[in-house]
Amino acid sequence: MSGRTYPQLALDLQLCFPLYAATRAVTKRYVTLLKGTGLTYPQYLVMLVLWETEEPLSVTSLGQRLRLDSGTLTPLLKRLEAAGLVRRERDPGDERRVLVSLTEDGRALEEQVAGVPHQLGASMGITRDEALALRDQLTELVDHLDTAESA
Amino acid sequence: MSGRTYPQLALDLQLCFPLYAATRAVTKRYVTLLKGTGLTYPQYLVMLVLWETEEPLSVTSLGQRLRLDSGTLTPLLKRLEAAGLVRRERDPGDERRVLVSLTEDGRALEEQVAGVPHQLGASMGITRDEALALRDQLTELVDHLDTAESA
DNA sequence: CGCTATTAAGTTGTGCGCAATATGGTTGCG
DNA sequence: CGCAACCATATTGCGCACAACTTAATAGCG
Repeated sequence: MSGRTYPQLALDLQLCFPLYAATRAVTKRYVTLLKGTGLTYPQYLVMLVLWETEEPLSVTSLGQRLRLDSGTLTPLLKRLEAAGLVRRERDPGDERRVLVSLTEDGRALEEQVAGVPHQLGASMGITRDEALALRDQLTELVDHLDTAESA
Repeated sequence: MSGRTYPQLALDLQLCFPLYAATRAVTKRYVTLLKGTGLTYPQYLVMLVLWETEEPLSVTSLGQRLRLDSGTLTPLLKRLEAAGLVRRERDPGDERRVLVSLTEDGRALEEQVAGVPHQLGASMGITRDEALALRDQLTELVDHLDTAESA
């Protein structure tokens, strides 16, 4: 334990591992909270965006909002379509684009998950203000990592 | 935008999405930083644990440390074995257990990644103290979520 | 108008994560 | 000892993530 050659490699000293573990713990919690909707966590995120805009969105717009590419979104959207929650239609004005829109079932699902954010908040054991502060820190982190990555 | 039915579902208000995005941004950064070692980020975490203990570890111990199960670890460890970084041997004293130990190449790799934590820290644009505070907050978050999940 | 560059989505392949299950080894109880 | 719980690991199946590539459509320039 003492005198290791590279102390900076200690798992417990690093930020990356708790971050990774926290994401997985949150995802696991969502499995429980979303049980009954049939949604996975990434599918829930897509639905959040669609509920928010109430407009048909292209795959690319969805991807920009969620930082996901077509390799992830295409099969995910096909599953949402198979579940009857969204429609996927080529944009008549630009046949390259696929517009994703909510079905009636998809729209109706919003009510069923309205309590999820509160339930998750309660599971995290932090106040709303702490959550918002943490959110801001993580958002900044992402911005910095993006910059570093593109440099 | 204004007057939506369930404002608590707004993506930008939620903690979960930046958390999810931050983990993916960190993982992406690791791809760059670990290029040349042939390691993925989860494989790097396994190596961190092995470098730390310097003792053969069972799959279960590794899993407890990293919160991963055999379904994830078994194939990952086989890839590390194929890369010549670890050995996998049945425990002679208990043939149910598989002991994972470092090869010489595996041990030698530690030096090559010694600079990675510092490089990642620089990419995140936060001070060491901020990183440690964030680490503690996330660790607490995980503890709470575990409690909620098992309740 | 015709051709090239660009863009959008889809496809393929690899590696997680994890639930559910299978397989084989060990323990402990009668 | 025999056998029924229990335990450790492995396997299977599904759904992400994402890089690299393909296909099809559009834009823009000469």
